[in-house]
Amino acid sequence: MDKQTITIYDVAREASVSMATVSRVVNGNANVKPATRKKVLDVIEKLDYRPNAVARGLASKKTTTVGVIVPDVTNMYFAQLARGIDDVATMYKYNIILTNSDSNNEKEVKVLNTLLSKQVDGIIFMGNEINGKLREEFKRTKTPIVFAGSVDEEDLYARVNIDYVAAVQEEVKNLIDRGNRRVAFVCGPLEQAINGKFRLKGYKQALKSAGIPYDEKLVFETDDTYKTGTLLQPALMAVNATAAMVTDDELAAGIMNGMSDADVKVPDDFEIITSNDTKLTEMVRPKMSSITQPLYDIGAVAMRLLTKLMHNEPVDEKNVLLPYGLMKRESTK
Amino acid sequence: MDKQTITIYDVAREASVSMATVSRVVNGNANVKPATRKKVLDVIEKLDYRPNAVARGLASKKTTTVGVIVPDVTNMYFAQLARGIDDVATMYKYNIILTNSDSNNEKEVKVLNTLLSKQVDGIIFMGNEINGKLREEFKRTKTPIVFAGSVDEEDLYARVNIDYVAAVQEEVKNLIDRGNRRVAFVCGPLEQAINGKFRLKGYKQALKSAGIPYDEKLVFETDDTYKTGTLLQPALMAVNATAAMVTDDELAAGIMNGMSDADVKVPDDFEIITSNDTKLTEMVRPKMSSITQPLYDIGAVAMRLLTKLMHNEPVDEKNVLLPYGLMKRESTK
DNA sequence: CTGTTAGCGCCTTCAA
DNA sequence: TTGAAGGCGCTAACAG
Repeated sequence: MDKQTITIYDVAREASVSMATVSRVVNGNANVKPATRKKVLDVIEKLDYRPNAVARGLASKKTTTVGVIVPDVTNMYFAQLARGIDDVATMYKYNIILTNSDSNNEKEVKVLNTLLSKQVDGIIFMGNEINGKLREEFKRTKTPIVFAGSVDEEDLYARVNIDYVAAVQEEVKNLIDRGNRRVAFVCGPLEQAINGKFRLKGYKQALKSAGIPYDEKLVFETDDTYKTGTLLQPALMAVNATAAMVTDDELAAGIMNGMSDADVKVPDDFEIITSNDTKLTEMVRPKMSSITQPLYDIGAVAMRLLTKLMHNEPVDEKNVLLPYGLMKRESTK
Repeated sequence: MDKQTITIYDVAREASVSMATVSRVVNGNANVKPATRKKVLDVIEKLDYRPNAVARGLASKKTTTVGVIVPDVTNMYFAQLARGIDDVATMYKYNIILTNSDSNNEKEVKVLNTLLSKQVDGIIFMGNEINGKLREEFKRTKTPIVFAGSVDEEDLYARVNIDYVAAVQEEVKNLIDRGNRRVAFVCGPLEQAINGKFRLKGYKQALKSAGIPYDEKLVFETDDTYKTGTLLQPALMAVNATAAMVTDDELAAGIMNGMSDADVKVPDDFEIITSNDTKLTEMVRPKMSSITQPLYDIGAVAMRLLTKLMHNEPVDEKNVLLPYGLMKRESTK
């Protein structure tokens, strides 16, 4: 069980200095004479001493690890965010404990608690339904939290996103301008504020500006999966939709393939716009037009923000909005 | 900085017992009178006490976290493995520290060391080039390691895979049987044993069985990315290949789309078989025929194996081979 | 510039 | 069944 028996005492003894001195050189403290620093460094090298981060964490109350709660890494959207997070974390000498929540509130609460018990220095949360219990837990902890690609209606937490309302509104407007009077809105759970409050709002605003009445039958609430998308074609046709604004790329790919399989031509007979601009948009045929968001950057900026919070540096704006774009590919006319 | 000030002492005092007793109930030790157990539990609840995992880790030399080294979570193949790992880890009350190595040896060594310094109880490694330095580090540590979806030529470490040689051989044989005399082998870095030693071997064996001479010009060593795939069409045509066995799904999708864009019909004019059976195979058009491997399970089984190693349970077979299959979809005739 | 001395919060014998 | 006491390996004052 002794994975690593050489402690700071061993190198102290071997170098004929006190452990405090060893600690100093290990931590890059300036107050060490170059000569003794070298001596210590040599012994460290010779003994292959590796500081025990756990002990260090207990003594310093800092673990240099942050918790990352994500619905599902298997979804490219989150995978790309996670990658941005990890890269910046590494840059700042942090590691991430990655946990999948399936957007399940119980799991989120549970996992949050185990992360806190592990004394993570900060948390990055992805998921958009901050219900009572979870919000309570968030409020109780003093550990810094930032949301990545996740909105916070209450405006309490630091977060980085794009302007979902504006982006959806623009895209839907374009769809309408191109002659589509019946544009479907296909989204993930409406309970999630990002869908129910933000994106839906953009959708409604676009309709309103165009003087088109809002028709609930054109709103399809789904579970954001590819499979579900493939099954949607009949329903979409049934309500005479000629285009769809979709909130997830895998879901959109499913819809598109479902259309193609039913011989509905995209984009000629049906236009599709998706929302996340993951690499998937380029891999399918036709390539999917999408709202573009800097996925990697959202993660990276979120992590950067978290480092500031953890180091008690001032942050000028809690609600970071990164620029979005509209990328026309082949699923729209 | 006092994220959480209630310690085991607080609940001990409040419950009028010793901290040792509190420790016992927290750890489910049987030697506690039911009455005092309840008393303690009540106080824990009341004070909202949460054991400090770091302190616990220092005292017990167990952190209940494992390190996971992966080339890139952004690649669906690894994302799906990672998901399997996390689910089983959670099941056994472990968390995972996820790190991206980009298959870069320096990063791998570095990250391995920080994981060890953080006293992870075990490590799951993905990546297929175990070079000198990395192998050395692996050998030095007593921390259990298992490879997931990664081969080990030296047969030293526990690992879970499929039989790459046989799978590739079968698929290439099918390709040949269907009349393809010039089958390209498009793979990731040949330095990686999984490509250079295993898959290539299967490819060669299939050729040999069919009495077709091995032609080096038909072997395309790439970086496993979609983009690279899209660029390969001219080169593939130049060597008169009529089919390709590809070792990565994103890469294969790129090749396929590159073909389509150049008006080469898949599968009529060019057949493609890929290797990982990620969800991507179903999302592209035509859907890609693939060797099927139980991705999630490879991760899950690897993690399960690791728990055994960590708990010093016996493992009957270090080299676990999960069953593979051949899924004919639309990219082959 | 360097050493001494307390802890950090918990687990784990050893006694009682 | 319970308590006392000694670490786990390191950081962080505080002296000197």
